[in-house]
Amino acid sequence: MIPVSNDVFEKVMELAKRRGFIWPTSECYGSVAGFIDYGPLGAMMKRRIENIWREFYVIQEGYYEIECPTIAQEAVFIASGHVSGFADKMCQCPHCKEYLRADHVAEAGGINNASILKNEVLSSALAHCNCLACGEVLGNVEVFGFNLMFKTRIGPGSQRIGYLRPETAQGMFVDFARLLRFYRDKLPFGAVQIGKSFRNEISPRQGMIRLREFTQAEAEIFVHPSCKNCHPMFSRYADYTIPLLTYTQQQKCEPPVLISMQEAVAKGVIANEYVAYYVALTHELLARIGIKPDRLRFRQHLPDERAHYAADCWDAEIFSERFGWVETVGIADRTNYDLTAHGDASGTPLTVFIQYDEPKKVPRRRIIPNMSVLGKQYRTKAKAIFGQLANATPTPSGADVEVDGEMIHIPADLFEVRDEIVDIRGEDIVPHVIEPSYGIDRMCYAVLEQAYDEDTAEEETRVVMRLLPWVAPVHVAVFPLMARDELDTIAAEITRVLHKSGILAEYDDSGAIGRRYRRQDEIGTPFTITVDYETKETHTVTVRDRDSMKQVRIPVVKVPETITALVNGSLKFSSMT
RNA sequence: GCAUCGAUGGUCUAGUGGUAUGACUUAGGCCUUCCAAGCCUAUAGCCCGGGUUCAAUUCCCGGUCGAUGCACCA
Repeated sequence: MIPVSNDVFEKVMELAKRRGFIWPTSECYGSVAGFIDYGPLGAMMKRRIENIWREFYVIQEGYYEIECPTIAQEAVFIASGHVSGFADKMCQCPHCKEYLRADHVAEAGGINNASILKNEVLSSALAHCNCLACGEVLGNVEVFGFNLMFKTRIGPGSQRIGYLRPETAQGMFVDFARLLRFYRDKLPFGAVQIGKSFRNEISPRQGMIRLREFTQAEAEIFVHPSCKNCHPMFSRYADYTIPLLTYTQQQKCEPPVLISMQEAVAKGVIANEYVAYYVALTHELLARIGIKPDRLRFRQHLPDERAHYAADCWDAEIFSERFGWVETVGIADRTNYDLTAHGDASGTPLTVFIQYDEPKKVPRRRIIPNMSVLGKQYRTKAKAIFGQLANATPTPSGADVEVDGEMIHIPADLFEVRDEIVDIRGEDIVPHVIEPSYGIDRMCYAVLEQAYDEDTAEEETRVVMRLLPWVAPVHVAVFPLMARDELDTIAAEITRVLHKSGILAEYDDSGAIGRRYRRQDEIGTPFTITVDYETKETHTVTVRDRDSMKQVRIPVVKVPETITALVNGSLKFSSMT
């Protein structure tokens, strides 16, 4: 197998396809751009990466995972702004047939705020603008919205509109009231979700980097607006130092600077402790799945790049040989935008009642009407008067209230004014949301690309996927040196014992031993156990390390615990020799 | 979506208006006491649809997928 191309992307995707990591979807019908299948090894590796993500967010952070439908009713996305905002206004140049962003053309033609104009208005405004591609005057063009959400109908014959979610986040926002109860009405708390999201990309390319259906792992952390600088576990990452590319540095074309999270928050480089905490956590997580630190950077969104409601946003970018810096994780402070929007639209206040340490003593004037007189005198209007009176400003002669547009004077003897001191025990606040959002597919690609390696062994090119042991789909392979003389039955028995320990072990006795090692190297299996003739004498086997190709001999009875320790990282192969 | 180029076993490829070459891989067998050795055998392919033609993998048109450029990219 001599790879012809020097492009790592092509090499790694060819390997991924051939070995069963990633396949084009529904290939027998010709595939569809923007959709991929994860094959047996890819699905396993993806699941391992997702589980590492869970170790961080669910186990370490204590944010439970929920699972919402991938389809939601239209109201959800109207409130979130996706129905109106997740669409591009486009037009087609009648001369060169180029598709253009209509608002961009208009802005270039001197029309301000083009993106908020109605399609028809924008269309006529464009008539005198020049095509950005061919320069011709556009003339009569139609402006149409291209919404990136997949639209569908819910139920037979129903007019009820649904959309495939473009992000998992909305599910966690609309479940806020339930989540708040689950976490016993206290901030901060978080909910996470790993699942599919859908965007009908105009032109998906670049293999698995831009997909129309992709897996997101998102956390929504709900915090008190005035407690964004008091993350309870901030000390964990306070001294964690990573290279940050702030927006001012980007504007000056300066390189990233190494800075600790504590310092970054203190200097205002990162907006608050929460964002800084998850920037650092993300760095640790990505390193854990095998991203090399020198190919990882954190870039702050430029002020005009981030969503209008976001207070701060940082992208974790991974360097790809093929695609350059690829945004893989976004960590945003979404403020109270989402909860306010859904609270307003749904009529369910998405707020938390925060109790004060001490009830506040607040003077209050209550107006208590004498209803028995009021009722007799004003009859059907009495109830409305009662309501209005509570907000009225009484004078010694009485109070004026407005009912159905009519001013009514209520004499002072029909109500009692009582000034009292009341206890205000707390207030309703809308929490702010800190959102780390991970593109799992991009992480998978980056892991594959960075793991791909070729070295020379026995004057042959050896293709090795240097996947970390806890990410590799197959943990260990078990080989009998020869498929005879009981070596095969011993090896099969060892495989069985490993399976009982929850280890994914693959037995293989076909062909020459060297070929079997190469096969496992190519799919990234970190360790190999070989049963040889000495096994029958001494009850020991060799453990071979994929990266060094070195072997050490251990007792058969120690195989499960040794492999378990090697795979979870608590034992290093280099320390066994 | 537009433009240009491309698509032959699992992979890499040769080639052709009369259904196809070689290598590697895979499977079975022989051999083999630790890194893709050797021998025998087998499996497996012209992206899809339409047109021209007696005959299309080959020529033409359309589509799909991929690469590149444009455009797009919460």
